[in-house]
Formats: sequence, C-alpha cells, structure tokens
Amino acid sequence: MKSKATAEITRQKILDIAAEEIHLCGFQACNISAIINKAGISKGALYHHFENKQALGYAVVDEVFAPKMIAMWKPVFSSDDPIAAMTSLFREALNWTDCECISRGCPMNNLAQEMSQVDEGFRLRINDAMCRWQNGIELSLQRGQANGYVKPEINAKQTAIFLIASIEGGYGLAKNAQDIGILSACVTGLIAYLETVVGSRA
Amino acid sequence: MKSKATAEITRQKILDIAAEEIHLCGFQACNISAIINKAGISKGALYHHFENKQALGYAVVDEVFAPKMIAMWKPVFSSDDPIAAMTSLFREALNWTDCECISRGCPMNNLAQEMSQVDEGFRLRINDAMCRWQNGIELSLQRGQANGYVKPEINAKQTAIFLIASIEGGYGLAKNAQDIGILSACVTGLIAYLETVVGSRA
DNA sequence: TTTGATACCGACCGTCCGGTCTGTCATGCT
DNA sequence: AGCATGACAGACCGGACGGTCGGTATCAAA
Repeated sequence: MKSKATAEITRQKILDIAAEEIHLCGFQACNISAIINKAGISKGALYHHFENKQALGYAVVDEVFAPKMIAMWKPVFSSDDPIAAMTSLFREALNWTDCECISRGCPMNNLAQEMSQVDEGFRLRINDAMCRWQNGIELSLQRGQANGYVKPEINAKQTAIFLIASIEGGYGLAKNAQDIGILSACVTGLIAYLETVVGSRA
Repeated sequence: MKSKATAEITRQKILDIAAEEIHLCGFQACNISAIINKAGISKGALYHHFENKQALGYAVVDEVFAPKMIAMWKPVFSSDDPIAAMTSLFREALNWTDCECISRGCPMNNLAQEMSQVDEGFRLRINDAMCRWQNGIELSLQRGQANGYVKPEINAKQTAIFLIASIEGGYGLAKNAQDIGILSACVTGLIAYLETVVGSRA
C-alpha cells in the first residue's frame, strides 16, 4: 500500500472527498477530521500530500471544480450553434434532480462568494477558472456569429459575462430557496434572452 | 451612559459594525473581538444585547441587510413604469464606485452563499428577505402590465426571479473578479433583457 | 541485504475564539 | 435615601480544530 501508484490514488481520494465536503458546507465550515474520516485515511496521510488546509482547498479548485465545470460545458464549446447547445444544456440541467448543483449550488460560485474576500489565493484561482469559462463561451459565440447562428451585432464578451452571471445567480437563488422552481424560472429567462441573440441562419 | 436610550444606541452601533464586518469578510471569518474593538465596546456589552454570535448574525440580516435592500428598491416598487425605474437604478449603481457592493458584493447574497448550507436559520431569514424583494418586483411588473408599460404576455413572477438572479450573479462575478467592467456588462445585458419586456405604452 | 526514501499512522500540541461569570456603577422607582 | 435592576466591563475558560512529530512499514535502488 505504499507504492507511487497507490499514493496517487490516496491523493485523489483525499481530493474527491474534500471537494465533496467543501461543496457540502463550504471551505471554512468543513473540517479536516471529517475529510479523513470519510476518506478512511489518517491525518498523517492528508498532511503528507497537502501542506495545509489552504493548499488542499486550492488543489480542489484547480483539480476538481474547474475541470468539472469545463467538462460540463464541452458540448457548447465544441458546437457550431452555441445557442442551441446552451439551450439544451440548460434544459438538461433541470432534469438533474439528483445533481448536487441544485440543492447545494455551483461549487465554484459557492467558494467564490465565501472566500474571495477572505483569501486572495482562492479568489485568483476561481477567477482564473471563471475567465476560462467566460472565454470559452465568448469564442463559441464568435464562432456562432461567423457562421450565422448568432446575431452579428451583439458583443460576445458582454453576452458571455451576462450569461454566466445569470446562471450562477440562478443556482445561488435556487440553493438558498431550496426550490428547483427558481432554477426553472431562471432557465426560462435565460432561454428567452438567448432567443434575442439568435442569428439569421438558425 | 446606562440609560435605556443609550443602551439602544449601543445596540445599534454593534449592529452596524457587525454588518460592516460581516459584509467585509463573511460571517464565519468575522470575529467578535474585531467587532467589539471597532465598536469601542466590551464583550460584556455585546453579549448583553445578543445571546451569541448567531443571534447577532440573524439580527444583522433582519435589521440591517434586509431593510437596506428594500429601501434601495423603493423607487422601483413605487413607480408606474418599473422597467424605466429599474433601468435607471442599474445605471445609477454603476456610478457608485464608492459603494461597497461593487468590491464586496451584495451583503445578502454573500451571506446566502456562505451560510445557507451551514445554518438553516440564516437560510430562512435571507430567503424571507429575498421573497419580499421578488414579490415587490413581481407586483411592480404586474402594475406595469396593467398600465401598459410592461408586455402583458410575460410571467411577472418568472421575470422577477430571473432579474434577481442576474443581478446577484453579476455582483458576485464582479466581486470575485474585482472588476467593475463585469458589473457593467451585466447591466448592459439586464437592460437589453428589460427592453424585450417593455409594453406598448412605453 | 542493506539503505534510503516515500507513504502513512495517530497521539499530542497550541492557539484562536466564542462564550461565561463575577463585579461595578449609573439609573430610576419607591 | 435605599434598593433593585439594567447596562456594561473585562478577566478567564474550554473546546474545537488545524497542524506537528516521532514512529513504522513498504518499496526501490545499490
């Protein structure tokens, strides 16, 4: 149980459990003991792989939350018609009743709101991921403009920002209200907005 | 310094400073010592007026954050043309460079994202305030529909929810990015959206 | 096989911070 | 005046929790 490969497995397990716990109750409220208990490892193991709680948090953002977010949006980033892709992504999200994002909010946004004023490192890392997300949408919209699926006169960057804000805001509201209906209303608004930016080809 | 009137002043001072600290670094990260130091009072005074930190937090939501939010939206709630009122409110907000809401986010939303999963009491109180806000917008939109300033076919409740989500999302993004440009982009999107729901009379 | 390093264990530590508790003094009612 | 009560003051407490540290077991190279 002490080879390099198993060490990596241990690290991943810590990362996964920590991500879960952070998503569940936030970074400050989650405690190391809970993580090691759930992961079935010792405190020594955790502190062997991560310098401290902060470093673990940073790693969760970089290696779990950010990749997961990007992966979720892959269909949009690789689509010719970003509006159609986003629409179906939003509709799909409503059916994920089991998805933790609905009851617990978006992990990235949760962390952003909790930590950005307290810890600059978190802010920077989250912002980095958000920028990549925003950039992905922006590029998709521009591609859509080039091939006629998106209205040419809109500002892709501004639109991308507005979309992200509405999405994150919707998740946050729904989480606080514990009401999927809130998310549903946001999706409706989002789709209505998207319809105002469709191009001539669609 | 021990009369009933001065006691109320002390209580208010604690409430104000606590609100500031909570807005600055969140509920969990803010500490009692900092509050009593900034307020220039003793720990005994604080715990004389509030049972514990949690009760203080609840009071801040109920007596500081919620009223401030409602007050800010008064112009919209009392206007015949809610869309025009909201548009000018949003535009106005961009000029409040000094407003803490830009660099520190919306206090209510910050707390919601930080605490709603950790403390049900916070969730309930914040949700209550949010519902009142949402209701105010909803009623304003309906009034607007009645007098022709708002498109009759829209769903007022759904629209109100979407607007709030976009606003809160925008503040959150801007705070995390530390970039007023983000807020500006959201306002642009918000106004564009509002233009799609104007009625025939406007 | 020896040796060094890596992976991991878990008891223990130290600090921070929310909360308590005793004491004090002004106030206002009787 | 006397006294009860409210409004504070601030030293002290206790527990939770992040972090440490000496030890052990396994693996890999020499």
